[in-house]
Amino acid sequence: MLDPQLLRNELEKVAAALSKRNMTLDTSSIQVLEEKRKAIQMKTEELQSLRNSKSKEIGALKSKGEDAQAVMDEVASIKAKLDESVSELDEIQIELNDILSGIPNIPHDSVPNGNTEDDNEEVRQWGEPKKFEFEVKDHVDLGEGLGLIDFETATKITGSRFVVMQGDIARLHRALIQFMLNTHSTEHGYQEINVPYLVNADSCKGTGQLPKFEEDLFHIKEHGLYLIPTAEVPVTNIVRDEIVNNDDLPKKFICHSPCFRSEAGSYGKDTRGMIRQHQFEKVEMVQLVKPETSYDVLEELTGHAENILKKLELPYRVVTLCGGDLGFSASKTYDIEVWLPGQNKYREISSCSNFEDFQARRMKARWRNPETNKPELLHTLNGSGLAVGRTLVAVMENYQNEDGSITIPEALRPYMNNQTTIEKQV
RNA sequence: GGAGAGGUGGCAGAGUGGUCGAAUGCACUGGUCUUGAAAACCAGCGGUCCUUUAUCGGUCCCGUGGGUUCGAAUCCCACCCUCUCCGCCA
Repeated sequence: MLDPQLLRNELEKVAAALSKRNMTLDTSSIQVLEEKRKAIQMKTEELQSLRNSKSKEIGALKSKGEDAQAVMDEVASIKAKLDESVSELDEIQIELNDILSGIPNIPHDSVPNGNTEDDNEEVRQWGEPKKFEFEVKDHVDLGEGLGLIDFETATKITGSRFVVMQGDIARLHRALIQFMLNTHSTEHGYQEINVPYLVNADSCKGTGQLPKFEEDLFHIKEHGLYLIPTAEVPVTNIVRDEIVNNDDLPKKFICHSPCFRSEAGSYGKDTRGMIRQHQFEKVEMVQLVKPETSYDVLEELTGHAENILKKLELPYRVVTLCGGDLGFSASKTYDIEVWLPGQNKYREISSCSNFEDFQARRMKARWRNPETNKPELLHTLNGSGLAVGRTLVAVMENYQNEDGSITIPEALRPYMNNQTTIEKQV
């Protein structure tokens, strides 16, 4: 949520900033509502104040044993006006709130203009895509060739966009999780955390998945709960409705979790393989920080994700998302794209974002600034470190051998009993 | 799933219809004292929104949402959560 003050005082500036996202803000209707709100709120509070003081008078009179009927009649007429005023105010506030909660975050100045992912700006590249001396396979052919990845059975058990992994591929998948968690917690200073995978609606509102993107979530209606689309939701909501102590900042969490996404609207997109699934696993970095540090932290956090790819020796590039491609809650996002030989292109494997105070305002997540001694909004950031399924795909495709076996990256061997290759079992 | 108890400020804990945003203690902040610290003493100390350049002022908040009343932390209803006991269970 944007700062309502900003919308009041600098509406035109906000509208201009949002045009970078390729959206137009209906400023005139906001202005009209806002003026109405102001007038009615002032009137309402005046009436409330009057009612309160008169009621106290009644109390004082009665305690002295005097007759209070005249004042009571007076309050009755105030009350009628007040009720009307309150319901009018409620209506306007709901309307304004709906508008406000539907407005995305303002892009940072450094965010490039543009509408689609083609307009994203490459920041850097790392590593060289390997030249293969043979015809490369994608992870589906590799996995099915090894007999260790099985989409058909997953479809039988559940449906499309699910997968069953077995044997050494399942172990490699698990090894990746351990490797990522260990690296972030021991080398990058994150605290490991384990959280619920079902969350309530308030948590989804806090991080911005609700109310606008309900169709992307799996909803357990009987219990009013949602399957998490990312650990960002439960982890960031740890500080919802909290005032964090200055000494406890920054908070840095690393969390492995499954992620569930309905992928509504992506029919026909990435239908082959493990790239886009309804369920996948991810190791997520979350940081809750003081506002003045958040852009430095974004660089740092992106570096932490890159470090995983460097250790796995997987070529990648980093892009800055353009305004049109930026997520709803983010001010600035770097995507990290890993090289996939099977597709002969770079594909997103991590998304690192600074939300500034956008999520914090929705969540009422604050810290006490020792300089002002007042509660102030935190800044929230998160990034994948990394998407495990896609990392598995990248390892398989980049480390494939001509015979269909897969060499295990050095960094993962300690997690695989020092095994060096994955081969077809005979 | 059954039975009972309970949800008040950072924590503990009082408050059962009026001057209660809320006693008291602890914690915290500032000051006095001290070479320094501790102790003692004095003072301050929730959040929200509106208005305002700012102050002043006002609204709302005692789990959440409704209701009763001139007036609700206090009474009524629903829901949520926590604890104890029983049952079931990884």
